[in-house]
Amino acid sequence: MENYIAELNDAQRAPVLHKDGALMVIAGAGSGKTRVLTYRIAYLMYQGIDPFNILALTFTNKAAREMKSRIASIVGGSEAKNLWMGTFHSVFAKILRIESDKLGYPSNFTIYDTQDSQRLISSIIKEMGLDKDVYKYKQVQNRISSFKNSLITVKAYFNNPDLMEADAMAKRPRMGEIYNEYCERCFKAGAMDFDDLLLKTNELLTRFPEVLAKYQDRFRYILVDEYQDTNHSQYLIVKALSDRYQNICVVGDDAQSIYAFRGANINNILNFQKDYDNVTMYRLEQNYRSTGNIVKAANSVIEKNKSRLDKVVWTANDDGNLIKVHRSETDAEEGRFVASSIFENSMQHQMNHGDFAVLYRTNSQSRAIEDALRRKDIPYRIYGGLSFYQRKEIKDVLSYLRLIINPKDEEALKRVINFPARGIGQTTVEKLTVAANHYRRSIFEVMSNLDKIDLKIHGGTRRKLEDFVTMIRSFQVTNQNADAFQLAEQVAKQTGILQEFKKDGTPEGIARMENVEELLNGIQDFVEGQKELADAEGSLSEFLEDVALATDLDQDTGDDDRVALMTIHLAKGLEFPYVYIVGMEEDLFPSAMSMNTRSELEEERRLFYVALTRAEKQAYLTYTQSRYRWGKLIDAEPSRFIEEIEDHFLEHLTPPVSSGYRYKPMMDDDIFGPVDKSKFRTTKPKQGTPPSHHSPSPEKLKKLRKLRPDLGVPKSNMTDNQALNELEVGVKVEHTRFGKGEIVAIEGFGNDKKAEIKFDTGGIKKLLLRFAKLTILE
DNA sequence: ACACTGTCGGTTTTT
DNA sequence: CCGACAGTGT
Repeated sequence: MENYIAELNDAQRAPVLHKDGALMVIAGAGSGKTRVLTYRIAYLMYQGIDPFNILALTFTNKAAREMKSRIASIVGGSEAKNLWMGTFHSVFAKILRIESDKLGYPSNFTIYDTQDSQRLISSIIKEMGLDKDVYKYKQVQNRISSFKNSLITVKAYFNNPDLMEADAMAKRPRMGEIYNEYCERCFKAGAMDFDDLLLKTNELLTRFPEVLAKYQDRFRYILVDEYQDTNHSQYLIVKALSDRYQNICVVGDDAQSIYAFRGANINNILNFQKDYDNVTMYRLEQNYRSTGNIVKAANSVIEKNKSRLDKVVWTANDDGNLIKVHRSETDAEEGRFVASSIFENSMQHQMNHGDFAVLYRTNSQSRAIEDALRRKDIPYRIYGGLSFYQRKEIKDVLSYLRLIINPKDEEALKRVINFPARGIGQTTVEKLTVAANHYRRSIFEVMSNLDKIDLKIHGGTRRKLEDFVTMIRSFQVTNQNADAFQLAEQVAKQTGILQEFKKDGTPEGIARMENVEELLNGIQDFVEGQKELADAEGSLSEFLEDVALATDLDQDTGDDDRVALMTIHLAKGLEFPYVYIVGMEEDLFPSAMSMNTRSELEEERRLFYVALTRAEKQAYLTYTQSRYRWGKLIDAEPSRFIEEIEDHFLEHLTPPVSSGYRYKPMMDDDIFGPVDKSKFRTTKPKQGTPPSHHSPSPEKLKKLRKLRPDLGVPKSNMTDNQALNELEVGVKVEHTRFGKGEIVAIEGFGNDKKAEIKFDTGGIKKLLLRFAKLTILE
């Protein structure tokens, strides 16, 4: 342990050695924050603190996993196993399952994702007979979510005239009723949405002092990463749990607070010193990640923000290259520039593809970059966007599984009741819903008791409903005796989902079928992993929970060598030698939606700061003069953020165009409540982009595009079969969970290739190589 | 009940 | 350009 401590600099060492009491670590970008957190936990354990008594909350599951394995390598795996470490959502979902009965929820409650919430809200709006153009389901969902994040319950809402007035002003006087109905329906369905996981935890801890005491006593040391991104709900949980021992350590950087839009409250970090007695504050200001130019340029940007904690990030690293700025005509050209630049840099500097990242403000920008990379045969991976688990066909299968576990799950039921088509239509579902609401029962219960209730449903339809119930029941029986994989396979086959996709025969349908098969493989891999663990029961529920809370980033094994494409939000906490920040244009970055208030604009600026500080060696900023948006070519002007960097940190690869933006009217601060943004939007100034003679008109460009149905077809996909091929009988490998072993048999090909591995621990496992996390030991 | 067609509106960012 | 939804025809 002493050796590890010796690796740290003085500023890092102090918070690691600090034992009891409240401490706050303000950590500049790239200053070794994760290291401090890891070593601190390891050191606590080294001093004899039981890992059972330590709770560490991280921002992503991936961060938790990595930190845990790092700690395991310091203090030993068996010790580290008892640590509670994970995201707020996953940790408290687990606790809620244990304590669910106190709140009247089943322990196998479903977790509704955003789409489920939106669908439910959508149908509530419809049932209430409201105008869907006034009550837009996305906006309503957003608003309800922000209530929950601020711990405004339905009751609190109706006790708060300001909120009600704000909604009345926005022509949505019945918001409260929708909110109420939504909560009741979720409860009735045995479902919690993402925000409930935090809200209900708060309810649990306030309403049941003995439960609070239990967890206070259990979590004697609490550590919170990325504290600047906690919302009010999370803040209160941490406050309550740490109240007894006050051994709380928060780590964060106010300059990297980028989640205000989902309720993160920067005041949590700014006011930390007032919230606890005797707070010790530490600052990490030395950046080890980036070149001097990058650090200084980033500083020159963030200085423009008014509200910040005082901190100066510096580096001892060389100045390195200037930040390169590139202008192009269109988004397609921007993509081509990025692709060739990556190609050149990888050749010239012997870099791997994994050393590059392309960062953008919105997911939709990935398309153009993707096209260009594919044409140059540069392997890449897109993070975020719609993840695998959000695809229609996958959600359909998952919905069956959800329904089997929790038949009250209304959204799952509505999804699958007529998929594949079995003659149960809209009208029937509506009748069932009405009856269910009337008898305060779930739809599934109503369906199970058709003989007792007189619904005007045709005999034929009635038979179909009964068949459906029987089928789900039979799956439930299977679930008693079979593992999750066997059940899922049966579901996919017996419901006719696989058949459905197979028979349509289009490339689309085949892709979908393959996706379902991939899901099955994934479940099998999960089951394999679960069998190793002691508490293997309920593995299907656990799989569903994992899926509900998994993010794209979490899937990343990090072992394949590809260019990373992601939003800046997703890139937080990551670092890459080469970083391309694309779409540096007004209205895109900063986003047109975020220029109405000073605090919104400052958040955009922090976002830019985050983007820049991801780069270790070289940062590129690119912008275009016109870009396709909603299928139309629109003019663009360079982002103000480029101008905000002091010019001597920049190298213009193309003659710069003055940004020429005009400051738009801006409100002084946010008001909690809906804002009619249209009032503040002004027409975009045209100056700054003089009509150029040689650039073709938008129409002409569109034609040009059509005339070249794209230089060749997309090349073969780049799964690295090479590594797969190296796996044969006799090869020694290491598995992330099972440890070292030797391959004793191989079967199958390609995606289905499986290996039987005899592990040193004595067990023999059959693993799907496509999913198994193996490294080859020579 | 369901397939097909046209219209409308929308994008920040995510657990 | 995409997806959601309403309207129409079978």
